[in-house]
Amino acid sequence: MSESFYLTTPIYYVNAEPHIGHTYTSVVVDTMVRYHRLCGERSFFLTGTDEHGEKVLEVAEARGQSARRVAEHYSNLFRQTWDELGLSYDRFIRTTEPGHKSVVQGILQRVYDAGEIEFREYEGKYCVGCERFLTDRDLVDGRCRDHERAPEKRTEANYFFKMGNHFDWLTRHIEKHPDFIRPERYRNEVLAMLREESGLGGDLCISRPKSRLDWGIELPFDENYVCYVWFDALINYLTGIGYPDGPDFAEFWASAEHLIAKDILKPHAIFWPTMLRAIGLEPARHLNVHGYWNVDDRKVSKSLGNMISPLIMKEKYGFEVFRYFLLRDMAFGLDSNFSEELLVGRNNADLANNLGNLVSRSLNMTKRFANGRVPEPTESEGPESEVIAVAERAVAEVDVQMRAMRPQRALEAIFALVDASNRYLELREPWKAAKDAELAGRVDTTLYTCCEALRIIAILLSPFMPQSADEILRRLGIEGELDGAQLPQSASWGGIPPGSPTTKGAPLFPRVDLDAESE
RNA sequence: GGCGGUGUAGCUCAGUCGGUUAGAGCGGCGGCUUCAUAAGCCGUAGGUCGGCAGUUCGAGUCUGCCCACCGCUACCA
Repeated sequence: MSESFYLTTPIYYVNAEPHIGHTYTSVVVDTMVRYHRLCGERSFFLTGTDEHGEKVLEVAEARGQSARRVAEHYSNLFRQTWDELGLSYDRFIRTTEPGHKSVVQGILQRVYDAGEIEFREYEGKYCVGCERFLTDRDLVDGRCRDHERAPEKRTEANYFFKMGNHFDWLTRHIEKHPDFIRPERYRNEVLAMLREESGLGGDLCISRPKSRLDWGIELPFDENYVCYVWFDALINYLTGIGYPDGPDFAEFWASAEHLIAKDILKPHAIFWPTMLRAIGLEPARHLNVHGYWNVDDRKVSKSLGNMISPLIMKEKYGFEVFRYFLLRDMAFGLDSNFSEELLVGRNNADLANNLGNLVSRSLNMTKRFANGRVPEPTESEGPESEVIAVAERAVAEVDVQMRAMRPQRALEAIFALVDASNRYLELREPWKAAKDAELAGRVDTTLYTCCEALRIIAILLSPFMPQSADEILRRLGIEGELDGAQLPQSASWGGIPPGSPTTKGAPLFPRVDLDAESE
């Protein structure tokens, strides 16, 4: 296994507030990075905001503010939200940072010098109302759908990146590395896109004349133009780790992974690898693509007002419950549905009844039958071996699933240990055995086994629900357990010290009654 | 239109290279239990694996056609 791990979120566009989709992306990255840190890998979590382009200008004009101010406002909103949710990013990058500007200009110059950027005129249908060229999709009966007027023919000169030069290489790369784009469904889609793009010539327009748009990074070889969109935005992944000659750049880039939602597949799967190729860098190790969240079975949209603010979810249910739901209910890559009913169902079934209650019953009996201290195990028989086997399987399975970018499967593996522990208690019935003095040793073993299972559960769960994991460990009397912990060794059986003072505490995850709540 | 995807128990989904009685979780139902957050455990659910045809000794699992839904077709996670 590699000793470092670099994972990025997309940089979020600064024309809207963070919603469930942004939150999911960021939470998956946070969880993955926490896991890799727990494995002792040197890890880097990059996120940030994409602040240039037309749409920011539109918002700015509508508000009578400067583009810079609008960008600043939303950028702060994203950063403050992630801070309040406790996401452990290492760097929050903004495309308006001077450092990013010089990296982008350096790369543009290099690609230009290499002859991969071409200047030429093209003719298109320009809508004066929109102040931009229209695509066929924008037209209804030959008229602009927004302004209901026929576009005029206009020519404009722009710079084009000849990414088509690298399509053959990219196709081979994708074929040679079957998991470069994962899950597989998106790989197929990209291969199809490549065939289609090839037919179109494979040029990417990367400039806008300042006369039309001046909110962007100036082209180093032509002061009349700014760099347009993706060329500016994608490069953040390099700037973020110190390209070109920062001390950590080479190490982290060699282990780079991107995580995106499916809507920006094309820029990441086609534009970005070809851009990297043009400057002599390898593509990222993996491009991980997830699906969309629907809310109450409908698409998320501003007009429906169903954006789902993570801060409101935090206030209502606690962020870790929301986070658990997101990670547990979406099969990575597929679309999924969110509703408060589903969230509450997960909370009650998995968190309250299974995990929370296991903590309660285990620690309550440790208090009653073992004076509130983790007892010394005396014997180990079949039932204990079974729990140990499930624990060992969980550690191994979590690793496999996390490295395959399947957080929901990893959680299933952890909860298999929760279930096994609950079953184990039924089998051993310590509440009965405690009444028989001859079975005292067995009660000790039973409670030890439960406490140790909980320790392992908490360690494995810590990337997913860091605060809840800390709380379980605190109640087990081993508060600093995660300091310096490293998987898989730290989760091997037998790590909890007998004699550790336990605390029962209030229900870790209270059940939620939706009916009662709405009254 | 083109390209891609999806359609398996009430719900959400697993089903590896085609092979014995098609699986899991949730919900529902029945029972056991009382340490615990009225939690837990055990047992159940008889689903034409979207439809039709084909390949095969044998198909949810491969091929063709059809139906339904969804996504992409240059800038919303």
